[in-house]
Amino acid sequence: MKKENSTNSINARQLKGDCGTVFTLSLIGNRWKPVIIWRLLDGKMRYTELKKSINGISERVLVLQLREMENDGLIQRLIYPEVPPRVEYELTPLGLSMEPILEVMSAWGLDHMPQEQEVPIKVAG
Amino acid sequence: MKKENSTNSINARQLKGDCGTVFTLSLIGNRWKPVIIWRLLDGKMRYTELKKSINGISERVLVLQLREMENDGLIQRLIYPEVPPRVEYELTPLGLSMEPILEVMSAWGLDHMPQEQEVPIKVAG
DNA sequence: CCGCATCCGAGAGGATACTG
DNA sequence: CAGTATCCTCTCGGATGCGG
Repeated sequence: MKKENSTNSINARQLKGDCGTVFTLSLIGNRWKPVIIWRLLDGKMRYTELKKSINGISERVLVLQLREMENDGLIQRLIYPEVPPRVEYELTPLGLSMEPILEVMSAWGLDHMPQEQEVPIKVAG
Repeated sequence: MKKENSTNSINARQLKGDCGTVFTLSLIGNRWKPVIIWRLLDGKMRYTELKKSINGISERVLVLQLREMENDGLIQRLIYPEVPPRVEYELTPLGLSMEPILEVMSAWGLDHMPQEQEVPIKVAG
Protein backbone atom coordinates (compact mmCIF):
# COMPACT_ATOMS: atom_id res chain seq x y z
CA MET A 1 0.00 0.00 0.00
CA LYS A 2 2.14 2.85 -1.27
CA LYS A 3 0.72 6.33 -1.10
CA GLU A 4 3.56 8.01 -2.94
CA ASN A 5 1.05 9.88 -5.06
CA SER A 6 -1.63 11.75 -3.22
CA THR A 7 -3.49 13.08 -6.24
CA ASN A 8 -6.20 11.20 -8.07
CA SER A 9 -4.25 10.84 -11.26
CA ILE A 10 -2.85 7.50 -12.25
CA ASN A 11 0.85 6.99 -11.87
CA ALA A 12 3.34 5.15 -13.97
CA ARG A 13 3.69 2.24 -11.57
CA GLN A 14 0.02 1.49 -11.95
CA LEU A 15 -0.01 1.67 -15.71
CA LYS A 16 3.04 -0.51 -16.00
CA GLY A 17 1.57 -2.89 -13.44
CA ASP A 18 -1.60 -3.19 -15.49
CA CYS A 19 0.40 -3.85 -18.59
CA GLY A 20 2.48 -6.56 -17.04
CA THR A 21 -0.33 -8.44 -15.36
CA VAL A 22 -2.59 -8.20 -18.39
CA PHE A 23 0.14 -9.56 -20.61
CA THR A 24 0.99 -12.37 -18.21
CA LEU A 25 -2.64 -13.35 -17.82
CA SER A 26 -3.09 -13.33 -21.58
CA LEU A 27 -0.67 -16.23 -21.62
CA ILE A 28 -1.75 -18.28 -18.61
CA GLY A 29 -4.89 -16.68 -17.23
CA ASN A 30 -7.36 -19.34 -18.25
CA ARG A 31 -8.79 -22.64 -17.12
CA TRP A 32 -6.11 -25.09 -18.25
CA LYS A 33 -2.78 -23.55 -19.12
CA PRO A 34 -1.51 -23.29 -15.55
CA VAL A 35 -2.34 -26.95 -15.02
CA ILE A 36 -0.52 -27.93 -18.21
CA ILE A 37 2.58 -26.01 -17.26
CA TRP A 38 2.43 -27.48 -13.78
CA ARG A 39 2.46 -30.97 -15.26
CA LEU A 40 5.34 -30.22 -17.59
CA LEU A 41 7.47 -28.85 -14.77
CA ASP A 42 8.32 -32.47 -13.98
CA GLY A 43 9.59 -33.06 -17.47
CA LYS A 44 8.29 -33.67 -20.96
CA MET A 45 5.15 -35.66 -21.46
CA ARG A 46 3.33 -37.33 -24.31
CA TYR A 47 -0.08 -36.19 -25.49
CA THR A 48 -2.07 -39.08 -24.05
CA GLU A 49 -0.11 -38.91 -20.84
CA LEU A 50 -1.08 -35.27 -20.47
CA LYS A 51 -4.70 -35.99 -21.29
CA LYS A 52 -4.96 -38.73 -18.71
CA SER A 53 -3.21 -36.73 -16.03
CA ILE A 54 -5.43 -33.68 -16.45
CA ASN A 55 -8.82 -34.59 -15.13
CA GLY A 56 -11.78 -33.22 -17.06
CA ILE A 57 -10.10 -31.67 -20.07
CA SER A 58 -11.45 -32.57 -23.50
CA GLU A 59 -9.25 -33.56 -26.40
CA ARG A 60 -10.21 -30.56 -28.43
CA VAL A 61 -9.44 -28.08 -25.70
CA LEU A 62 -6.17 -29.76 -24.79
CA VAL A 63 -4.92 -29.51 -28.36
CA LEU A 64 -6.06 -25.90 -28.64
CA GLN A 65 -4.26 -24.92 -25.46
CA LEU A 66 -1.10 -26.75 -26.49
CA ARG A 67 -1.07 -25.04 -29.89
CA GLU A 68 -1.54 -21.61 -28.35
CA MET A 69 1.18 -22.23 -25.83
CA GLU A 70 3.48 -23.38 -28.61
CA ASN A 71 2.77 -20.22 -30.59
CA ASP A 72 3.42 -18.15 -27.47
CA GLY A 73 6.77 -19.86 -27.05
CA LEU A 74 5.92 -21.50 -23.75
CA ILE A 75 6.27 -25.09 -24.88
CA GLN A 76 8.07 -27.08 -27.54
CA ARG A 77 6.46 -29.84 -29.58
CA LEU A 78 8.69 -32.80 -30.32
CA ILE A 79 7.53 -35.13 -33.09
CA TYR A 80 9.12 -38.52 -33.50
CA PRO A 81 8.52 -40.03 -36.95
CA GLU A 82 7.54 -43.45 -35.70
CA VAL A 83 4.63 -45.85 -36.05
CA PRO A 84 2.55 -45.51 -33.98
CA PRO A 85 3.09 -41.75 -33.81
CA ARG A 86 4.74 -40.24 -30.78
CA VAL A 87 4.65 -36.59 -29.77
CA GLU A 88 6.13 -35.08 -26.66
CA TYR A 89 5.60 -31.68 -25.12
CA GLU A 90 8.27 -29.88 -23.19
CA LEU A 91 8.58 -26.49 -21.54
CA THR A 92 10.82 -23.94 -23.20
CA PRO A 93 13.01 -21.73 -21.02
CA LEU A 94 10.25 -19.13 -21.23
CA GLY A 95 7.73 -21.65 -20.01
CA LEU A 96 10.04 -22.72 -17.23
CA SER A 97 10.43 -19.11 -16.18
CA MET A 98 6.78 -19.11 -15.20
CA GLU A 99 7.35 -21.51 -12.34
CA PRO A 100 7.69 -18.76 -9.70
CA ILE A 101 4.38 -17.25 -10.76
CA LEU A 102 2.62 -20.58 -10.46
CA GLU A 103 4.26 -21.23 -7.11
CA VAL A 104 3.07 -17.91 -5.72
CA MET A 105 -0.46 -18.40 -7.04
CA SER A 106 -0.59 -21.95 -5.77
CA ALA A 107 0.68 -21.02 -2.32
CA TRP A 108 -1.80 -18.18 -1.99
CA GLY A 109 -4.63 -20.39 -3.20
CA LEU A 110 -3.86 -23.18 -0.76
CA ASP A 111 -3.57 -20.67 2.04
CA HIS A 112 -6.90 -19.00 1.38
CA MET A 113 -9.16 -21.72 0.05
CA PRO A 114 -12.38 -22.09 2.06
CA GLN A 115 -11.60 -25.41 3.75
CA GLU A 116 -8.22 -26.86 2.96
CA GLN A 117 -9.19 -30.43 2.23
CA GLU A 118 -6.30 -32.78 1.66
CA VAL A 119 -6.28 -33.90 -1.94
CA PRO A 120 -6.47 -37.67 -2.25
CA ILE A 121 -3.17 -38.85 -3.65
CA LYS A 122 -4.62 -42.06 -5.00
CA VAL A 123 -4.32 -41.86 -8.77
CA ALA A 124 -4.47 -44.63 -11.28
CA GLY A 125 -0.88 -45.19 -12.36
CA MET B 1 12.13 -28.88 -12.66
CA LYS B 2 11.94 -31.57 -10.01
CA LYS B 3 12.10 -35.16 -11.12
CA GLU B 4 11.41 -36.63 -7.70
CA ASN B 5 8.84 -38.96 -9.22
CA SER B 6 9.97 -41.00 -12.18
CA THR B 7 6.69 -42.79 -12.84
CA ASN B 8 3.89 -41.39 -14.93
CA SER B 9 1.46 -41.07 -12.07
CA ILE B 10 0.54 -37.70 -10.75
CA ASN B 11 1.95 -36.65 -7.43
CA ALA B 12 0.47 -34.70 -4.59
CA ARG B 13 2.48 -31.58 -5.29
CA GLN B 14 0.93 -31.36 -8.72
CA LEU B 15 -2.61 -31.87 -7.56
CA LYS B 16 -2.26 -29.32 -4.80
CA GLY B 17 -0.56 -26.96 -7.22
CA ASP B 18 -3.48 -27.27 -9.62
CA CYS B 19 -5.92 -26.65 -6.86
CA GLY B 20 -4.18 -23.55 -5.62
CA THR B 21 -3.67 -21.91 -8.98
CA VAL B 22 -7.16 -22.73 -10.18
CA PHE B 23 -8.65 -21.24 -7.04
CA THR B 24 -6.49 -18.13 -7.24
CA LEU B 25 -7.32 -17.60 -10.89
CA SER B 26 -11.01 -18.03 -10.17
CA LEU B 27 -10.71 -14.86 -8.12
CA ILE B 28 -8.44 -12.69 -10.26
CA GLY B 29 -7.86 -14.51 -13.53
CA ASN B 30 -9.91 -12.32 -15.79
CA ARG B 31 -9.72 -9.14 -17.79
CA TRP B 32 -10.28 -6.48 -15.14
CA LYS B 33 -9.90 -7.66 -11.57
CA PRO B 34 -6.12 -7.41 -11.45
CA VAL B 35 -6.35 -3.86 -12.74
CA ILE B 36 -8.96 -2.96 -10.13
CA ILE B 37 -6.87 -4.38 -7.29
CA TRP B 38 -3.84 -2.62 -8.65
CA ARG B 39 -5.69 0.68 -8.49
CA LEU B 40 -6.94 0.10 -4.97
CA LEU B 41 -3.48 -0.70 -3.68
CA ASP B 42 -2.95 3.04 -3.46
CA GLY B 43 -5.96 3.44 -1.22
CA LYS B 44 -9.71 3.54 -1.42
CA MET B 45 -11.37 5.09 -4.45
CA ARG B 46 -14.81 6.25 -5.44
CA TYR B 47 -16.78 4.58 -8.17
CA THR B 48 -16.41 7.30 -10.77
CA GLU B 49 -12.76 7.70 -9.90
CA LEU B 50 -12.22 4.02 -10.62
CA LYS B 51 -14.18 4.21 -13.84
CA LYS B 52 -12.17 7.12 -15.13
CA SER B 53 -8.86 5.61 -14.14
CA ILE B 54 -9.52 2.29 -15.84
CA ASN B 55 -9.41 2.90 -19.53
CA GLY B 56 -11.93 1.01 -21.61
CA ILE B 57 -14.08 -0.62 -18.95
CA SER B 58 -17.84 -0.24 -19.22
CA GLU B 59 -20.03 0.70 -16.29
CA ARG B 60 -21.86 -2.59 -16.30
CA VAL B 61 -18.73 -4.66 -16.23
CA LEU B 62 -17.12 -2.49 -13.57
CA VAL B 63 -20.08 -2.93 -11.27
CA LEU B 64 -20.20 -6.67 -11.93
CA GLN B 65 -16.54 -7.09 -11.13
CA LEU B 66 -16.82 -4.99 -7.99
CA ARG B 67 -19.79 -7.04 -6.75
CA GLU B 68 -18.02 -10.31 -7.37
CA MET B 69 -14.92 -9.10 -5.62
CA GLU B 70 -17.03 -7.94 -2.71
CA ASN B 71 -18.69 -11.36 -2.47
CA ASP B 72 -15.28 -13.01 -2.63
CA GLY B 73 -14.12 -10.86 0.25
CA LEU B 74 -11.46 -9.02 -1.72
CA ILE B 75 -12.91 -5.54 -1.37
CA GLN B 76 -15.16 -3.62 0.94
CA ARG B 77 -17.90 -1.28 -0.20
CA LEU B 78 -18.32 1.85 1.87
CA ILE B 79 -21.59 3.71 1.41
CA TYR B 80 -21.97 7.23 2.70
CA PRO B 81 -25.62 8.25 3.07
CA GLU B 82 -25.24 11.60 1.41
CA VAL B 83 -26.79 13.49 -1.45
CA PRO B 84 -25.45 13.05 -4.02
CA PRO B 85 -24.53 9.48 -3.13
CA ARG B 86 -20.96 8.60 -2.41
CA VAL B 87 -19.51 5.12 -2.48
CA GLU B 88 -15.92 4.11 -1.91
CA TYR B 89 -14.18 0.85 -2.56
CA GLU B 90 -11.35 -0.40 -0.44
CA LEU B 91 -9.26 -3.55 -0.34
CA THR B 92 -9.83 -5.95 2.54
CA PRO B 93 -6.83 -7.65 4.15
CA LEU B 94 -7.51 -10.58 1.83
CA GLY B 95 -7.42 -8.30 -1.18
CA LEU B 96 -4.25 -6.67 0.06
CA SER B 97 -2.66 -10.09 0.45
CA MET B 98 -2.82 -10.46 -3.30
CA GLU B 99 -0.25 -7.75 -3.88
CA PRO B 100 2.71 -10.17 -4.10
CA ILE B 101 0.92 -12.18 -6.77
CA LEU B 102 0.28 -9.09 -8.85
CA GLU B 103 3.84 -7.92 -8.37
CA VAL B 104 5.23 -11.22 -9.62
CA MET B 105 2.90 -11.31 -12.59
CA SER B 106 3.60 -7.70 -13.44
CA ALA B 107 7.35 -8.14 -13.21
CA TRP B 108 7.31 -11.23 -15.39
CA GLY B 109 5.05 -9.52 -17.91
CA LEU B 110 7.21 -6.42 -18.19
CA ASP B 111 10.29 -8.61 -18.55
CA HIS B 112 8.90 -10.74 -21.33
CA MET B 113 6.63 -8.47 -23.31
CA PRO B 114 7.52 -8.32 -27.03
CA GLN B 115 8.90 -4.78 -27.12
CA GLU B 116 8.96 -2.98 -23.82
CA GLN B 117 7.53 0.35 -24.86
CA GLU B 118 7.49 3.01 -22.18
CA VAL B 119 3.94 3.77 -21.20
CA PRO B 120 3.04 7.43 -21.61
CA ILE B 121 2.47 8.84 -18.15
CA LYS B 122 0.31 11.66 -19.40
CA VAL B 123 -3.14 11.11 -17.91
CA ALA B 124 -5.96 13.52 -17.49
CA GLY B 125 -6.05 14.38 -13.79
C1' DC C 1 -23.36 10.19 -8.58
C1' DC C 2 -23.90 5.46 -8.63
C1' DG C 3 -25.51 2.38 -10.37
C1' DC C 4 -29.30 -1.38 -12.58
C1' DA C 5 -31.90 -3.43 -16.87
C1' DT C 6 -31.80 -5.03 -21.26
C1' DC C 7 -29.96 -6.69 -25.35
C1' DC C 8 -26.17 -8.42 -27.98
C1' DG C 9 -21.89 -10.71 -30.20
C1' DA C 10 -17.76 -13.23 -29.68
C1' DG C 11 -15.27 -16.82 -28.04
C1' DA C 12 -13.98 -20.18 -24.44
C1' DG C 13 -14.71 -24.54 -23.30
C1' DG C 14 -17.31 -29.19 -23.58
C1' DA C 15 -19.20 -33.88 -25.91
C1' DT C 16 -18.69 -36.95 -29.29
C1' DA C 17 -17.53 -39.20 -33.62
C1' DC C 18 -14.09 -39.93 -36.88
C1' DT C 19 -9.06 -40.37 -39.19
C1' DG C 20 -3.84 -40.98 -40.78
C1' DC D 1 -1.37 -42.64 -30.75
C1' DA D 2 -2.35 -38.17 -31.67
C1' DG D 3 -4.98 -35.68 -33.13
C1' DT D 4 -9.60 -33.32 -36.56
C1' DA D 5 -14.28 -32.20 -37.39
C1' DT D 6 -18.78 -30.80 -35.79
C1' DC D 7 -21.92 -29.04 -32.93
C1' DC D 8 -23.42 -26.94 -28.72
C1' DT D 9 -23.75 -24.23 -24.36
C1' DC D 10 -22.51 -20.72 -21.39
C1' DT D 11 -20.11 -16.97 -19.70
C1' DC D 12 -17.55 -12.64 -20.48
C1' DG D 13 -17.60 -8.35 -21.78
C1' DG D 14 -19.58 -4.34 -24.57
C1' DA D 15 -23.43 -0.64 -25.79
C1' DT D 16 -26.99 1.90 -24.34
C1' DG D 17 -30.98 3.71 -21.80
C1' DC D 18 -33.27 4.51 -17.38
C1' DG D 19 -33.80 5.33 -12.17
C1' DG D 20 -33.08 6.65 -7.01
